[in-house]
Amino acid sequence: MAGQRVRTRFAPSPTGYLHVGGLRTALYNYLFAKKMNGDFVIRIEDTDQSRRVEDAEKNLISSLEWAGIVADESPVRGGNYGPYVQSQRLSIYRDYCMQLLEERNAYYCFSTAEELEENRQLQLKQGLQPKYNRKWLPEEMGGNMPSSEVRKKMEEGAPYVVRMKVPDYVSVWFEDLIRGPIEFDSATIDDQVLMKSDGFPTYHFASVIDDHLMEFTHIIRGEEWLPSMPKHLLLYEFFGWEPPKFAHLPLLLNADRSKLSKRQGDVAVEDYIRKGFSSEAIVNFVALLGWNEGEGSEQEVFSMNELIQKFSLERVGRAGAVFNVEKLNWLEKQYIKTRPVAQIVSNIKPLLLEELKGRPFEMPEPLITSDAYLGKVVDLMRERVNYEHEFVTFSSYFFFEPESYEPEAVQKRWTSEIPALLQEFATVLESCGEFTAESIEEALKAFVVPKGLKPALLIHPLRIVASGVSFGPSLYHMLEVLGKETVLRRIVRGIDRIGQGS
RNA sequence: GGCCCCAUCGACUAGUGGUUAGGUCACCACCCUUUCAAGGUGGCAGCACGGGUUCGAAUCCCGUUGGGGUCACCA
Repeated sequence: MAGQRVRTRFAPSPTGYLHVGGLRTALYNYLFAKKMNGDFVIRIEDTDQSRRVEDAEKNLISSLEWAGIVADESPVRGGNYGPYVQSQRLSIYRDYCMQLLEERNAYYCFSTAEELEENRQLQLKQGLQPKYNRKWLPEEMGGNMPSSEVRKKMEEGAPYVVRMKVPDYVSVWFEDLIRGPIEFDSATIDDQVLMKSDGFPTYHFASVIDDHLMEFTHIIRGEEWLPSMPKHLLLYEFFGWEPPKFAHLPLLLNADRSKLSKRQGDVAVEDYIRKGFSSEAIVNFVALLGWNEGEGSEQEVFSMNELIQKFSLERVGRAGAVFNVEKLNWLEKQYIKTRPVAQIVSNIKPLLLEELKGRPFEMPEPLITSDAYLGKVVDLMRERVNYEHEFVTFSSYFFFEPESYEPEAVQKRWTSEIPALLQEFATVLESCGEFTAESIEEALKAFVVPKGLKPALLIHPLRIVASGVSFGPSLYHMLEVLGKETVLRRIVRGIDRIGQGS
């Protein structure tokens, strides 16, 4: 075992989209593997055909790759331990099941679902733990069922499942990498179904076999799996396999501290992508939900490479963490503030092109779609925007004429003297040689001061006619970027449309 | 209910016997300022409780309380 190459896995079932909790589990597996120079593997656990969702596998993998989590081995990539889809490994499970049967660590069970349910209700009524009553445990394994009965049912072709025989009164013990020693009493463990009546294995059976055959060294998964550890450990024991190391991650929580679920907000990674969050922010945020660098570190922003470098299971906490979006919002802004201009420009351009198709605009298209122009918009807006798409949607006046003028702003800033003043100032601007922030500022001050007026008197109305809203970047810089022609046009139109004010 | 896990500001957390219990988000105030942001400064706010152990406990032990997970032919 020592010196062995580290191998970890993320093993989702293809029943829907990628859950943010799943993303974190995958991320920790990935970070740990990469940190240790090992392999990260994706395996698809599709042993429940009834819950199979079309395209889920593809979505899962593409969401992970969006986040920058790329597997070394997976159904699409292949590898030396395949197939990586459990439904393609059925014969393997069948063989190992036979072995358990022969060694009397498992037995056939012909109880019907109705029978089981009846039994459950009865036990519940008696105040007992609902547990399989071992009706079909054969005599030679310490039960009451004669083997002739089992044979008879078999010959009839009756549907059956295979259950593991949990030994009585043994205690099962293991050392969790995050939680330390944990002990279970076998008396509380049910005779878990291993093979279902449709010939598919259950999760417990398939994952133990695959985890062994695929030679994973560390199983990093959610805390919800802790209670089924003894079953898994027993299976390793039956087969005489050395179990891998286990690390059970704390849960991601809702605001009320229950297990993170839909109904109380978005849980799908896709939801956050749609809202406009970047993979850097999501990965950064989710990494910090349960892990921290420790040792007095005050770093909050981590790149994937830094995470790989700094990650360790020892620094993973034990208590659940509330998935609180406020900090995610802040992180997103941090990334927008520091992302290279060229990258943002190339990210937002397709969105802008799309917008331009559906809305009338008057500024020259080659200009407003140029990298130079977009770069200026980004510089002006990057500290005022929450998501990249807001460069287009939140500050649309850089591309489209204002459709309306914020009533509160007009009410506050548009006095009866403004139209004439703006009219006059427009002629000043028109004769302006250079149309730069500096020259505009100079011109405005030179215009206003002799009249005994304050710059603000004109600044606000100018902003309103130019952008339609009361907030935004530095007025002078904004006007410079918009350009003389556009600014003059908007002044005239603004005066016309707002009129004498209220 | 049985079993298992967990417990530091509202949230994420640092802290591994001696600290004025630190940082970040959010919130509040002030500064900067043409607006909105960004930024700066300051502030509010926490060791669930009770017993031990110890000269000394957020830190170690036990218990209580609280929260969560899990008890399927789902994963």
